[in-house]
Amino acid sequence: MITKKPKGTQDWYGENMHKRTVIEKIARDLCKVYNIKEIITPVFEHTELFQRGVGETTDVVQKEMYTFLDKGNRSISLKPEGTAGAIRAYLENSLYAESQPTKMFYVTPAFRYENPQSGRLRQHHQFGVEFVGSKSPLAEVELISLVTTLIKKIGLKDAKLHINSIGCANCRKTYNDALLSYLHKHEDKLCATCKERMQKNPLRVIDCKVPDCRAVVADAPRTIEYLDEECKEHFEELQTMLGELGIPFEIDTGIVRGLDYYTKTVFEFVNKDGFTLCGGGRYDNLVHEIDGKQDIPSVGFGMGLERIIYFLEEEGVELESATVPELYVGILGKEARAQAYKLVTRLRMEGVVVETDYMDRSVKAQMKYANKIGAKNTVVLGTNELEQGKAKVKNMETHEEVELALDKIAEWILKQ
RNA sequence: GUGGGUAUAGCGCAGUUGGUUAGCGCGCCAGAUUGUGGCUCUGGAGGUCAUGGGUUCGAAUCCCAUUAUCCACCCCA
Repeated sequence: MITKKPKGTQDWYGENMHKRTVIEKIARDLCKVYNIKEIITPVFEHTELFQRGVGETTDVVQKEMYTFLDKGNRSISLKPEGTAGAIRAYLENSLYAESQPTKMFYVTPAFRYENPQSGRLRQHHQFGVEFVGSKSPLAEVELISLVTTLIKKIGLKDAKLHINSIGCANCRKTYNDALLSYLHKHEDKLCATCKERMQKNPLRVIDCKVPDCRAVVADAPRTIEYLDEECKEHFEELQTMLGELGIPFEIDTGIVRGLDYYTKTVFEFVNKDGFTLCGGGRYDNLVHEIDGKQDIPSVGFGMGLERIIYFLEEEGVELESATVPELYVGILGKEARAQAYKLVTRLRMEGVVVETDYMDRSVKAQMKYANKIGAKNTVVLGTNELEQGKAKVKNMETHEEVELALDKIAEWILKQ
């Protein structure tokens, strides 16, 4: 048991770790040119933050949070998503007092107690961006543009953008009435959970997957039919801009999203199986929900790193491969060991990726090893080479050998 | 929370109607004349057959339970 990881968790190492590193690097580089700064917030927060922020009625809060009492009897929860913590930090540190907007990105673990399956874990990792302070649809456009570019740079082809508008609190009121009166007419055909949803959050019925419910939902009123003037204009402007930027999208009136804080725009990037790679939207009420005073409009998204990797594998996309040693320094005999290692250190200081022998292997075995780890060049150092101050560096691919002074090796390797 | 599949070496898998000492491929280590890789050949290490119980003269194999894991629903990244 003690050598077993907890259900739904994953160890990051080897190939997978490398993929994650590459993906994060691409994301970070992209954030740099978008001038989005990194933020790291705690892995746990006061439970109340998520209850208020993410929403009391959501599944995430109701049944999926890792909640516990700490030794001071405080209710603490592991973060189930990244937005609430980032916004809390924004408020607590008065970032609103600086010139707005505030653009922040994060890479964070997120914890949800669910039954794991493909692309679903109890601890997963999200790359996310929060764009706080702008009510303009350009904020949505910026994030969508960023994600589109990111997906392209990573090499994914299948991800499609779906957008929808669920309106603001104002439109929601009229809409909920319309939806409820429609649903009541067909209540007998709905599943048990949907009947419950009708009480708590009727909007959720829209994305129920039960066939009978879908049939009912097919003709149900949609949020975009009930938008007020402002929300309608906002959604139209967004579409116009996306069109002008040549970013393809599809309106999917079924997108509702399971976190309560969304208003107006919601969007997703999904693959052909409807698997979500990235989910986000506008949350104009979240700040008020958390701090109780200010109204600061915001947009954000979260993107699952594990899902990106899953998508990459599904599509057979190859990322740039991990670095391999540029030089393997073989050591011949204990007499040569210290001096050889001294050279290894010097080469490394000069920036060469060097590997050497720590296993007291024979030269033959060392060469095999060098080959196996993909070393590009090899050199064997024995007392002869060290005394003469020169050695033969061999290119493992072309088999060519060049005799070089020991202090010229780095220069030679680096200009290869 | 609900439903289904799987569990044999580091990885991928065989293992007959229950029958001696559980195999194969890959990987790992070593060797094939002295200080040089890839190919080939030879040898080696590595397994309480997930765990616990039951049936039987005898269980990797049949039965039950537990655990783990995968997949689907729900929900989400």
